[in-house]
Amino acid sequence: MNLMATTWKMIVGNSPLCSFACNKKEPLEPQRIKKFGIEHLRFRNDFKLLDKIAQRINVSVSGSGMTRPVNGSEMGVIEDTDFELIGGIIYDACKEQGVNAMPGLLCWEWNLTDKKNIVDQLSYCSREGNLGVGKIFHALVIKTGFCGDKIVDTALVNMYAKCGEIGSAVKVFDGMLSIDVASYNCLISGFLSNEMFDEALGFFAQMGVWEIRPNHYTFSIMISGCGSVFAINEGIQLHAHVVKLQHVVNGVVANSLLTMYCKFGMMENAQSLFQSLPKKNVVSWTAIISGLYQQRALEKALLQFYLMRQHGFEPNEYTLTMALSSCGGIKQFDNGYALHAQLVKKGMASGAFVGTAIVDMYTELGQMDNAEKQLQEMGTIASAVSWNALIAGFVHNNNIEAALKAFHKMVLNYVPIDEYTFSNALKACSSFPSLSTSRQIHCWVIKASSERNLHVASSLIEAYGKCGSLDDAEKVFDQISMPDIVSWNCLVKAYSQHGYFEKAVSLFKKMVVEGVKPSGSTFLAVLSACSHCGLVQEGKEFFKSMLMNYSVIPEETHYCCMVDLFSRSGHLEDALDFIKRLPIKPTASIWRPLLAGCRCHCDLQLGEYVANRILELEPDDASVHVTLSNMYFDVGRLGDLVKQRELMKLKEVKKEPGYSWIEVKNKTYKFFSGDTTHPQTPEVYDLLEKLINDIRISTPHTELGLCNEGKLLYHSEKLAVCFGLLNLPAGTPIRIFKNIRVCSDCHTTMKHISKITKHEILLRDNYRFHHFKQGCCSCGDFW
DNA sequence: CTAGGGTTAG
Repeated sequence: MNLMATTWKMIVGNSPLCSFACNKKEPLEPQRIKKFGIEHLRFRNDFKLLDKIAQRINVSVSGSGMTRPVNGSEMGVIEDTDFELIGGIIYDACKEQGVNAMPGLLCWEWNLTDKKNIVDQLSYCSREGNLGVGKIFHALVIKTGFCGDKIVDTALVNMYAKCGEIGSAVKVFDGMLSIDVASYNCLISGFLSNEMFDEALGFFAQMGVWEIRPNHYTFSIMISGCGSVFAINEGIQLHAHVVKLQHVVNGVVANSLLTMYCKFGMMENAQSLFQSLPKKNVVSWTAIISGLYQQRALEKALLQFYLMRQHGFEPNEYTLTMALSSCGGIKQFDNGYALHAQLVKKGMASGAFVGTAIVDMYTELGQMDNAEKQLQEMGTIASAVSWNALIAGFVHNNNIEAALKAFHKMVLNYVPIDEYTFSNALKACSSFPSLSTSRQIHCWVIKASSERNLHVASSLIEAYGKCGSLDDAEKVFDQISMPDIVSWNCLVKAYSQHGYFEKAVSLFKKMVVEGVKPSGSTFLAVLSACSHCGLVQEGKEFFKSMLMNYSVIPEETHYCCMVDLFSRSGHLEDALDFIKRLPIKPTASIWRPLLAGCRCHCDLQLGEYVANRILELEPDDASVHVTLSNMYFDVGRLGDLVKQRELMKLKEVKKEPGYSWIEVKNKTYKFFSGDTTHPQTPEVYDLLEKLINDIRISTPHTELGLCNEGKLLYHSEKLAVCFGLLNLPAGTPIRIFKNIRVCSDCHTTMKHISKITKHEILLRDNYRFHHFKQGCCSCGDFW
């Protein structure tokens, strides 16, 4: 309450809403109402309907005005009317509207002249959003002459407002003879639920003109509206009023304030308000939990959830779902299981929302078996969202094959495919990467007219990029009407990954011209292009301009990229200097490219130094020993080599999710994949050594790259073993070349592979070979 | 006539 207690006086003083009797805002003119895009002609249909009813019961409809007092002659009509017959006709009309099940709504015993009944029916329509039936009842209201009655008219306003026909609501409201706070509330609430905050505020301010005082209903409505549209100033002002008028004691008003602050992300205000509530209920607790959850303060959300239970409040489906998701997000396995168990016990686990949340939790915990099992148990309840969650889970957990299988199964089960599905499936294609599958999905996307979705389009660009089909990627990009930063980044990245430095830069310039501000990812792509093309000077300039010209703060990944840029090009001292000047403490990831550079440029002394820095930070990194042992081999220090090999074998290879499999001579080997810095098991290294004699792999970068750690494996459509792929992003397309000569020293594939036409050739005319020349010239084996 | 609210994608 601190905020309120101290500030409301100040706020109230100059609030435009401060006095309800003072009218600073002009009341809404008809012109203004028209400006909202409101149609006033909707009632025509009702007359038609009314005429239809009238014809059938053979009475004339005398009234033409909608909202005027009932006159004597109309009363006469009512007296003559066979209301049972009208009831029957309404029943038929409802059926014609396709309304079958309206339990308790229409029955013969009703007295249709009973005002309360009609109001009940109208509020039923409001709740259900049933405009068609609502209009029929409006017709009945006119027929029976109830229009003009304040309560009936208010019910009509409410009905139209809730059913989304706000123009008709305004029309009825305007025609009302006397207006009270309830009619205003209905209309304001209608504006807010139709996302017309300004109009709601206008009418709220207008109440004062008629000397109608807003009540606690009004404040609840308005406060909730402020929360939805992020109207912070108005919200705080309303809070001040509420304090002044002592409405806070009302639980509903307090809860709406609480929710509003949660939506604003002002959790401190929300918490203090929450603490001050004398009577908390489930809504109050849910608001706080949901607020924390939305702020991604998952631990706090979970804590709040436990507190809620401690205070004896029974969690419902919603609170349980948020608790579940929180467990997934912060990897709380045990609590996750416990919550799942509770949901099963309560019989909620197979509901669509909760069930999906369970699937999602297990994918976040990396337990894909459980996720799949949960989906199976949901059976036909499983929605597209549930399937999407599963597929996304497989993609995140690097099981691409399973992701595509799940996608296939989803199709077989006639689950409707949506944009999320496309995006996920395409992501799987790019990790594979499989051009043919990407194309198939693209066809599907076109058939479903989903190309306009930015997520889908970006995924397509990425997939084509990863599959090496840059023309397709560009075509997809060109078809986007308003590309956003992500779509731009996808295209820049695609060109960058394939070594098209100039193209990446020209795209970068183009996006700036078109008013899209480059992001961290954009710079990462451009810097990476510089690094792979050996363009040290250009890279340095881009790095400088990041912060200076585009105010993008460099992150660890950018630093890695810069170290890589220096190291690849042999500027090892510059790399070291760069690391030492960093504003952050250098991480292992920042040191690693320098170690690779030392290996490639044969600087053993610096290599040892860097290796020690990495091992200080990540003592279990076996790959450091691999590199060192190779460097000792190069200089003939076999004793040191053996030592490193021993150390390497001693160190446990981390057991992380994300493997690839490779089949060689009917035996399956398991590899870590997806992370180029992951060390493989010693068994894998042995295998790779054997394979090196049979298969040569090339990527767009191997020709340029640092070479021959032989530790990287990518899962392509066929087997792929990569050499020299340090710092290559996961999923970079690779092709397999058989019997290609490589540089005997650094295993760099040689330029003349482009002559081997029967295999797919990745080398392009404008491809740069800076590194290749340096590396292989220095080893003297330049053919 | 009023307050709360969960799951998926670039």
